[in-house]
Amino acid sequence: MRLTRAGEYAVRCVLCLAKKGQGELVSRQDVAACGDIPSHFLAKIAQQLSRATIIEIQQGAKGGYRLLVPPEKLTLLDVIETIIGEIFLNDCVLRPESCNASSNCAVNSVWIKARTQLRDTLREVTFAKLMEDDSCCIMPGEISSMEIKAAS
Amino acid sequence: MRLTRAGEYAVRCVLCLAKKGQGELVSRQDVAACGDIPSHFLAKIAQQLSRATIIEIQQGAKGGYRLLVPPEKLTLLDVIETIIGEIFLNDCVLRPESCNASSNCAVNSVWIKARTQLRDTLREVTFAKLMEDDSCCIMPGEISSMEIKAAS
DNA sequence: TTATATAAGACAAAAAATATCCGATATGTC
DNA sequence: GACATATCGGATATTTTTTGTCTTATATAA
Repeated sequence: MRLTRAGEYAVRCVLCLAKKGQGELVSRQDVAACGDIPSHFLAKIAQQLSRATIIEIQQGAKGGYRLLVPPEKLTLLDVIETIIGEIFLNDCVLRPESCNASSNCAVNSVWIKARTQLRDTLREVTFAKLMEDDSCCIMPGEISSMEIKAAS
Repeated sequence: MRLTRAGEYAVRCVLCLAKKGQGELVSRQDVAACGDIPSHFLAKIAQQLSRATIIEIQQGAKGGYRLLVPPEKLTLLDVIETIIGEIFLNDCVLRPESCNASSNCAVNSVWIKARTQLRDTLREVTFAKLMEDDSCCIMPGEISSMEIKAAS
């Protein structure tokens, strides 16, 4: 009962893009380095985020990703459910036919409550809010400045 | 992000035992039938519940399981975490070293909040409360009456 | 045209979940 | 005590999910 790594990677990816600035193009390599994400795996995740029109992918030389949605309108829930699908917590809620108990069974109603709470909590948090805290990943800006420092 | 089947089975198992009555012996076959649980898989789960002293296993002919803990003192959280381990939701909370961001990162604190909520919700629900609703599994009592009916 | 970077799907490896099997052990019954 | 029954506890097998990589194709900048 935990978030998959793909879900965590997606959050980090979007956070990196958001920190760079909405609409700004960031190369996959930079995002991968910033979020400590295996580069090829990131490609997979980015495709999903792109299909959900959360990010835009620019192909070709000097390609990369850019955030389409304003960070204040994008929630943790949006990003996570894009990757792992709608959160259900227990099987009965998703597929009532998998359980031969009644659909309004007492256990089930606990899970529905827990699920609603969890989704609400994740929906409350926007990426704008997350960005207020610098501690979540190495910022693209920091990488650039490090590179500049190294180059000079 | 969902409960494992083993976790669901454990809940059903305990619920069946609780409905039969605390301290009452119920054969594995009966519990398996009552909760629609693969019998051999149930054996595994029962061993874990037994190690946690939630149930007691009686070996030998006419053996079976009995509930040790009063249903009003046993929560969903107890049973579920016995089987799937402590709930963490995301990896960072369990293993901070797996993430090179700071431990009080904003994303992390959301997960901690969500985790606490979820665990609290599951801790609020006792099996005594769950038993008030008949709809959760075929009751052992029903099976017995069916068997009696079939035998007569 | 060439070099670079991503697309998209196939493929591989690893991990976790689910399920089953078997020799050992315990218990009730004859 | 011998035997039948039922669980133990570990080993093993199967399936599914997750994670990661590779390859060919395509798009873009210079």
